[in-house]
Amino acid sequence: MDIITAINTKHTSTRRYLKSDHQTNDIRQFGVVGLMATTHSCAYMRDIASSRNLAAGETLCWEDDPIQYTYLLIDGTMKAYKLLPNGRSQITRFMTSGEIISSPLIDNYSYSTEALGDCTILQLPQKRFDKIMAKDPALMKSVFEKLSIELQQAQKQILLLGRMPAIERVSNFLLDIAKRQNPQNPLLKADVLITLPMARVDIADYLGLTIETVSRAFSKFRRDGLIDLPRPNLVHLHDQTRLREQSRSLAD
Amino acid sequence: MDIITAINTKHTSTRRYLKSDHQTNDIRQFGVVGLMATTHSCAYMRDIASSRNLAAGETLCWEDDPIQYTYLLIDGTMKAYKLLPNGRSQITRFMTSGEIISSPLIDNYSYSTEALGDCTILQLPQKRFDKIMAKDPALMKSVFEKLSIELQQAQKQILLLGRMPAIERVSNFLLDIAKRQNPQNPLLKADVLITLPMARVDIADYLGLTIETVSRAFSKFRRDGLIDLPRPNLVHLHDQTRLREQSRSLAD
DNA sequence: CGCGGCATTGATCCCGGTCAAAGGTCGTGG
DNA sequence: CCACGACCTTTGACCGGGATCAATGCCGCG
Repeated sequence: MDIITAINTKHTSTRRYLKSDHQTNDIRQFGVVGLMATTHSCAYMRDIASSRNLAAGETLCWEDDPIQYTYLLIDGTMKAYKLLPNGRSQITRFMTSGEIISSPLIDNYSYSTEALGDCTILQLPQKRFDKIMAKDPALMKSVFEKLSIELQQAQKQILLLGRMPAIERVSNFLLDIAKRQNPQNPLLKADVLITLPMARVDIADYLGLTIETVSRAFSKFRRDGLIDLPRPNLVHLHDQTRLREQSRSLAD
Repeated sequence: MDIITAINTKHTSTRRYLKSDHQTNDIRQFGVVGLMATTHSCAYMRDIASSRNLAAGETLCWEDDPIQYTYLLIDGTMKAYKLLPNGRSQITRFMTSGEIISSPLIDNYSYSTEALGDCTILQLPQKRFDKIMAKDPALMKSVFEKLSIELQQAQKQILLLGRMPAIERVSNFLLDIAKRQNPQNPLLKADVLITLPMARVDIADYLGLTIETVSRAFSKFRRDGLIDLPRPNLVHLHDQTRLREQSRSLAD
């Protein structure tokens, strides 16, 4: 995606936001990220933002390092993960374009982030961004909303990791990806083709499994006629309904 | 705890918060919950808040139900959990006094909440609370901060559930509880006595294990001289350092 | 005293991890 | 364009941690 387009603010609404009691200000959308902010904030953010390209495999930030920037993912897919001292890793979240990498009001990154393919990001100095938010309730609300959704997804992941067997985890994962890549699709249509931007090891680290178990689950779905695997990272979903049944806990 | 004391706002700071550019307003702490808000917001929240007592085992809200209230837990311990259609449950979080049960800007509860012992809560109509937040950046920031911490803890839980064996999960859990119940304790002091407000089944549902596995882990710690169990819900930690070593992944 | 609910302990089983090998895929360079 | 090699994925054989099933113990309460 063109970075100019990405940074360019887009006027999305003629609705006006009543600032406490002294002034009105247009609310605009900042970039492709879907953050809403006053025209003034948008302009200021454009000023302090710088763009950056990441090669596949490049690390953007490390867990526990002091937070310097808030990042907006403009293009590409990234993973956020935590490491255990013995080298095991757990991916907490995959991020696609439009998502924000931010832990406002916190001092250190709570996870490392790495580009899965080539990525483009915008970076905003964290402290300045915090100050803008403190003065722009609409922006804070917007970030708040994203954080809220992230929390909900984390809770779903907790349920998945704590109480679902391997097969269900994998089918859930496939259906999630399908929904992400076809947001308009009312999840009924059969024959959806999805592209996995991550390797098996990342899927395993996300689902709390091993690559072998993930691979076996894929093979089982293929044997059962639920999916095709023209290539390792290309999945053809034939029967989302039956796949979904796999993911609902077996004997209910 | 006396509900009057709980609701009563406490003037905690003479610091003044510069509202955009027209007016200064004291920032006070609302109740025991640690939310910061303007004097005006505090007064309004006191007006719309109502208190409620919950008996042990009583459910406060159900997953997927439309959100009516934001709750502030004044006293007692509660659990937040999700259910699978086959009846398995996963506790995402235990809440103790001072915590907020809120998913601002979201329409439905993402989990059910139940009192573990007798509890006292404050409830504020969600929509009104949202409106107050929209006009009070300090309050929004305060809630934001709590959500941010909740998210961090969720991420830790994801790591625990995805990548830690049973023994580590349980030792982590005990150390967490110890830290919560002795916030001042610099986690070095040996011989800490903790009270478990929840039954084995809740610990199991929180750690993604079965009650038997939790019980076996407790017994192992007892055999190894790391803890005492004068009663099932009373744990005497003898050697937090060795317990912590158990929780760091085995071969690092 | 006896009952009901919770916790502990033991015996067994099975899902998913580990170890090992073979098969695919893709990039690189001849 | 093909051949090589590195890496990723798949498949198989085996093992072990934790679940399941079952019995016993513990404690509070009627």
